[in-house]
Amino acid sequence: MSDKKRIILHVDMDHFFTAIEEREHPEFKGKPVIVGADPKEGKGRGVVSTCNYEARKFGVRSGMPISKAWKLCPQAVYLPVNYELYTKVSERVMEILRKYAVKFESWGIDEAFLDVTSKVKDYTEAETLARRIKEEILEKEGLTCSIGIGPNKLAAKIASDQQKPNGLTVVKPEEVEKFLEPLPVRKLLWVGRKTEQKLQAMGIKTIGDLARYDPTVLAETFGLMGKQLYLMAHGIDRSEVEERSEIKSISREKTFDEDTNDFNLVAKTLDGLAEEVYRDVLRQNIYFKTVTVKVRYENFETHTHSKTLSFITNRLDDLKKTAKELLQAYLNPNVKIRLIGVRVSNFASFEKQKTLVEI
DNA sequence: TCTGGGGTCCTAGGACCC
DNA sequence: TCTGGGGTCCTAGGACCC
Repeated sequence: MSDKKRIILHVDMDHFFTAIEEREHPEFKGKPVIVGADPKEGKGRGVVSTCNYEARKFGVRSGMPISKAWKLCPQAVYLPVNYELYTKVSERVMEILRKYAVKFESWGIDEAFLDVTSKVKDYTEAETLARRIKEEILEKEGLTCSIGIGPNKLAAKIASDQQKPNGLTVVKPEEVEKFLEPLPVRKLLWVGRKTEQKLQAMGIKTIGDLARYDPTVLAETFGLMGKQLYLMAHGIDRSEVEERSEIKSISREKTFDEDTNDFNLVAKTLDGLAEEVYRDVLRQNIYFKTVTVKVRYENFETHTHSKTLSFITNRLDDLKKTAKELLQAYLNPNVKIRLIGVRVSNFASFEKQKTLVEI
């Protein structure tokens, strides 16, 4: 389907975690609220997951070390991440959104893309639809969101970020290039810190700079990604709105309160994480072949070590034994460990499992 | 700035097979 | 002793997303 014909919405819930906490605790209204790691009087490890707009006035941002947030705003209400609650609210919000879309794609816990092409006849109607969506979410869940409307996912996503919170931004097909031109490249999907730095070194700061750059050089420098960058800079994105298929991996990891070379503690923690992964494996009726152990040392150097079994399994014993085996390679009495993690992947569907058993 | 936790996708080299 | 081409799987690392 060509870009001209589609109408895509991107819905982004406003400071989702803290908005839910404020809803559950009216006494927080008007106060800075920060959801994330335990600040421990400024000594805590970990980061800010979400903060409300009152906290942002103090310079607090999501992803920031919690110790820094504490320095900027010690008087804030600090809360742990209550995933169970947020997931429940998310499911209800997604259910509301899904009704409005012909094609639907959730994007993390608090965002979604909706293809509404055959539900509306033009952008005016799309805007009306977006307002209805905002009303329904506010009425049913007491939460606000920001919506972007555009001819593709890229334009819609960037548009939803333009006016926050509680915003609505429409970018029509003929306006896309002009809309993107002055924005920093970092706004593009898949342009993170590293790519931004590389582009900066090439003299590319804005999406407009990128659009004017030689596509051949971009392809040489960034491979497949380079071609994608050039197209995105021109507002072209043909990717479909589609529901994510099955899950590809399940993992758990834990950063220790203090870096440690107590190998008993490390092994015990790994066992605990394996048990949590195992619970998920059972719940989802999954068979895995590959086990990966992740270690982060005190200097933040991070390694993964994996093993693919010659058989597929869903047994805790296989998981624990393989993980323990993989861990051995990392135990060095001279270097403390900051984080330990375990992951299973390379899943076989139940059908595949049956076939193999029959053979 | 002293950097969580749960994911996805890409790349590149090497093993192995036909 | 030298040696093609294609395909798939495995492993490790890295960038990115929320």
